[in-house]
Amino acid sequence: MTQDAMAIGALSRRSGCNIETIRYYERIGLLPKASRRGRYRSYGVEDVGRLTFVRRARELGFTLEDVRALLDLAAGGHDACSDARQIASSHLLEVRAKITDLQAMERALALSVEQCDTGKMPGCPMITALFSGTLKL
Amino acid sequence: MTQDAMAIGALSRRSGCNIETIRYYERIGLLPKASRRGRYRSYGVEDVGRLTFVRRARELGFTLEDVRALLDLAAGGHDACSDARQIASSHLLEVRAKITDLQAMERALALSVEQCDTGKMPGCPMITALFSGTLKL
DNA sequence: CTTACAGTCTGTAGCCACTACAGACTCAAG
DNA sequence: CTTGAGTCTGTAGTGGCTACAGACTGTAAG
Repeated sequence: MTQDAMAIGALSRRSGCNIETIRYYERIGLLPKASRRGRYRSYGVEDVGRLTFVRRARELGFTLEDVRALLDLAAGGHDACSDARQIASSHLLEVRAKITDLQAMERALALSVEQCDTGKMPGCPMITALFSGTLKL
Repeated sequence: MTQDAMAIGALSRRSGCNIETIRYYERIGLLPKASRRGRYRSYGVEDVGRLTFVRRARELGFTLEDVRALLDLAAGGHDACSDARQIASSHLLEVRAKITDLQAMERALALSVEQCDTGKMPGCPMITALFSGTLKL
């Protein structure tokens, strides 16, 4: 049963989280304190699952607070879905807002660079635009 | 000539940067040390220009290091354009990469939320997906 | 003149989510 | 016996601010 015990390096490889990050998660209480084999942390398969969950959630841009809540929901089980949906959809709104912001930046930057490329303006269009405020977002 | 002297609060209002941020910029050497009227910092119109430049560049997502370089270029004048273009276009690439990342997140999240909405799956699709890795970016 | 209040000062600590050490230890193979 | 890889704790740094605390200054009203 406890044949699957592994050290932190193995957990790191299997979960795709780096070692320092795993210890960090433990320190802030996102992960439970690992049991020890002597001085060394010892993990089982369930830890790979949990940590992989965390990594995927982080890749989707959830904050650690969100991840904490999602982990609780995943553990609790009952009625978790509507709460999880709530967390995800409010995060989705933020992601969409961020995309919109970045697209505005992208347009402004692309225009500016293009102006520089034509080389038809006196002075640098980029710098002039930043000074004069022609680069509207 | 020095009739336009203003305190930090006025500079803050005119430039759209908040006071703490202005002092922070001075501390890290992004802005030159302000001259003093007694104990109080004193600014002129050229400071409004410079700080507004910084704010706009930040709104376009440039790092403070980039802003520092752009300020130098703006001050130096000679041959500034190709260097400025270089900074801007490499930043543009990063912005585009970030947009692509966020769009992948957006798709994955939207799909997941949609699954939750149908309510046809046993367990929570969101949580299940994070565990099983079906939420590919 | 006094008092109230808005503005400013310095210095420090906190935020997020890690990352990067230093310096000590444990353990197994050659 | 030595060497090397792995692990340990603890601390400090990153970027770009933001948020205080506690002291001081300047001005307008009473």
